Amino acid sequence: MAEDIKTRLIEVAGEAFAVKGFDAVGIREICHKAGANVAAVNYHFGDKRGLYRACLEHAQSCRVEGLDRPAWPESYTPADKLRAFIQRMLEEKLNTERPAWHQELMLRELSRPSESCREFVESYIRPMAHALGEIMQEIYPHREWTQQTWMIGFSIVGQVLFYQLQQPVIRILMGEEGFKSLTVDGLTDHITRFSLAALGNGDPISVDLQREIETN
Amino acid sequence: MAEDIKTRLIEVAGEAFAVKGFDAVGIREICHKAGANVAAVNYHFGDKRGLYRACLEHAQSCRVEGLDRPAWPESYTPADKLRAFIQRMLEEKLNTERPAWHQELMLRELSRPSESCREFVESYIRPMAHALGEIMQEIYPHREWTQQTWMIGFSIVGQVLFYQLQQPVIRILMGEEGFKSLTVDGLTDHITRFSLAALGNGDPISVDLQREIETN
DNA sequence: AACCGTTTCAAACGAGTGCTTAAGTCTATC
DNA sequence: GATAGACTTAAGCACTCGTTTGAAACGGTT
Repeated sequence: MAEDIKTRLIEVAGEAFAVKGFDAVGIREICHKAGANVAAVNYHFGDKRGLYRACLEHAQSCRVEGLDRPAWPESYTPADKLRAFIQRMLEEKLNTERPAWHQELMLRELSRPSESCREFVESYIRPMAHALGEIMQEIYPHREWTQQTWMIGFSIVGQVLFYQLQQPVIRILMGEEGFKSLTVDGLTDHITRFSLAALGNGDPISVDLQREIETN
Repeated sequence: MAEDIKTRLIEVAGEAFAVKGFDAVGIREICHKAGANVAAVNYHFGDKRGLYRACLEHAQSCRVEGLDRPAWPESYTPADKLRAFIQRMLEEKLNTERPAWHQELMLRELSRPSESCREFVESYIRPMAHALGEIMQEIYPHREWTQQTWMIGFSIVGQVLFYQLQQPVIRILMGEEGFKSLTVDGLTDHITRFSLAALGNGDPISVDLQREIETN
């Protein structure tokens, strides 16, 4: 555990907020776990909401770099770029090394729009959307950014986010061992192939490809 | 408003729970809006959790029929069935006639697994998955239900759910008027085409198809 | 009318909430 | 060693929480 109380509070509170929600957690519970006094929250963060904001900022500052301004090797084809984009996104969403509450907390904030939601979308989501748009432009040249451009992007991102948002459901549907057999590489492979085929770039999903996925 | 207090409480509480979450709503606030006494909750539902459970059951009982055991016209091709499946799902998720809190409440329950989550998945989600699996079997015959079967299904459902789960984000990204230009028919068209193309059934998404979507 | 179970009511209970306060401890500077 | 500022502490503030209580009101049956 960190040495200074301030970061310890953020770590403990962040996880609690992510799991139980803002209102379901008391500062006494947080401070007890963090080994701090109840007044520490108000001293360091002003009030409970201030602590919550600090947790959110901390979670955002720890996100994976380079999703918005990716630096591709020159040898990459458009398809390679799309694969890399999907892989990075999956890694960010499903990465088990980083504390899970980072993603969960940001998720809560995005699903329940608040004052900081718009700012977060503009600084974090839109650059990603722009990067994906440029990849799509290469795969599938078109003059202007239309409604269809959005929908294609949403179709790709929606596939990725499903595995983050619906994890509990997947776990129950597939069973625990079935869920564990899903790897980032396997999912990247599937989603990339599925999307490229939909865009007419690459072969459609077929039974013949099944071997490669199952060997993961 | 309904005449008897019990249903009035469910309606008021259900909306409040969906918007603000279980812990953020007080029974005094609920009862005031419902024109009931604070003791009514404990009398009719035992305790606050009992009221929450009643809201959830009510929301589930009002869901769209036939998503699990669809009755298709005999003339339907497999592609038609897939389109109908996607359309029904989009309608259920984005239907603005039915109170919005029904979907929102079920969503909260699924993203934050509790004791009733498993039961809900088995009775509600798995039949849907089975129905989709049978459609996929027709489009794309394969011997057994494999990991790939799941992933293809998730790719389709993930596209649909995106528009429910990420509505606030979409609204900000596309702007208000851009968001309003998304119709159930347009989305159905896009997702069906995208998915069929990915499965090698139907033409890939192309610029030429753009006209049809924009005219919605 | 008397009695019944059912339902509604105002009032209050104890526990817990976020937050403040004033006194205390520590560390570094002069 | 005194002083100042940063930080921690225990106690307590006013308040809201979910829940309980006992009485009153209701509608139907005997």
